[in-house]
Amino acid sequence: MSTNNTSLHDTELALLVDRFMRRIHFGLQSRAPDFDKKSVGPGGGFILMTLADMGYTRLNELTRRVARDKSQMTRTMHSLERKGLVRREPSPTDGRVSMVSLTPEGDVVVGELMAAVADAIGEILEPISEEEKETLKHLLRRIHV
Amino acid sequence: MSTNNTSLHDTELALLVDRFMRRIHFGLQSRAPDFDKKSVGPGGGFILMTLADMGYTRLNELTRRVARDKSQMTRTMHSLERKGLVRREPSPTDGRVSMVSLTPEGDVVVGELMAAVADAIGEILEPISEEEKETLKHLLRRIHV
DNA sequence: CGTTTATGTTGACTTTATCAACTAATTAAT
DNA sequence: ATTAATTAGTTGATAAAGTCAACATAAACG
Repeated sequence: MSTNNTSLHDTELALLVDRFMRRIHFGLQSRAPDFDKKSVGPGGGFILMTLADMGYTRLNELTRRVARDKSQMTRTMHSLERKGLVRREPSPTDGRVSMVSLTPEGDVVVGELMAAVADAIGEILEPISEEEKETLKHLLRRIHV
Repeated sequence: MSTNNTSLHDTELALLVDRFMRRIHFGLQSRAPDFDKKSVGPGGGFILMTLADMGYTRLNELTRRVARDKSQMTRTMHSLERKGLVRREPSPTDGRVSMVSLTPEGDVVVGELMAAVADAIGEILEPISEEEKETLKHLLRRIHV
């Protein structure tokens, strides 16, 4: 019911992306025993890496970025905090928000995570060239505003 | 530990894809009450659409394509079969495999699903042009062998 | 043959997701 | 200023997905 006149066949994109994502998960999972010593799981892992990218942020912004439900987010962050990977503190300027960031230990974990992800995704992306990877990344970045 | 010398920063791709996927799910979900009358959910929905694309196939091929666990697949397909959306029959040539296909009713559902997905994804892809959508699709297709 | 591999099913279990209700802090409105 | 409406975050209950090992059966392979 929205305004655009999108052609039906863009549906394929959703399928392709879904497939891509699932392949990444599979790849990560088979490697998990090697790197996921803190057992943050794929859920926690992606959040950690995104947080690494964002630095010191408000929790709600992180939540929006990773596109998860707030309640999920609360729980995951608590779990990560208990594991000492994430620090959270109340915002001084806004009493509602909590500011979140990685601990040094979290930084280490992110390093391991990234290595594993890069390895897994490298395998998947093998059929395309470096330039193509770049354009792919470029396009996806542009999608997310 | 695999052979490629992938640069770490390809990790970003995983994050971007994950984010993309989650946005699609959100978009679909808000629309779900309108179109998911059979309540196949996002899980069942993607499988149905993939099956529509493949036509008459072996279950294990469908399983590989949608990149899900076999056990998951068994259950989802049973559920879809109970709803009359999918037909399955033993392969005449190989006693182990079951051949699966959409029922006419499943076809109708897929139509509705695709409309909803196209609508949702259209909204998300708004920031990029038609040509860019094409290259995106092209690249993703190439990734999956 | 016997052994191995592939397909599919089941069971038990963990992880994620969903959704509504609720507190507290902030902003907007009159 | 005081009330009303938003926004951030938490909690609880429940449902949906994913994971993993064990199993039955049917091919394939030596």
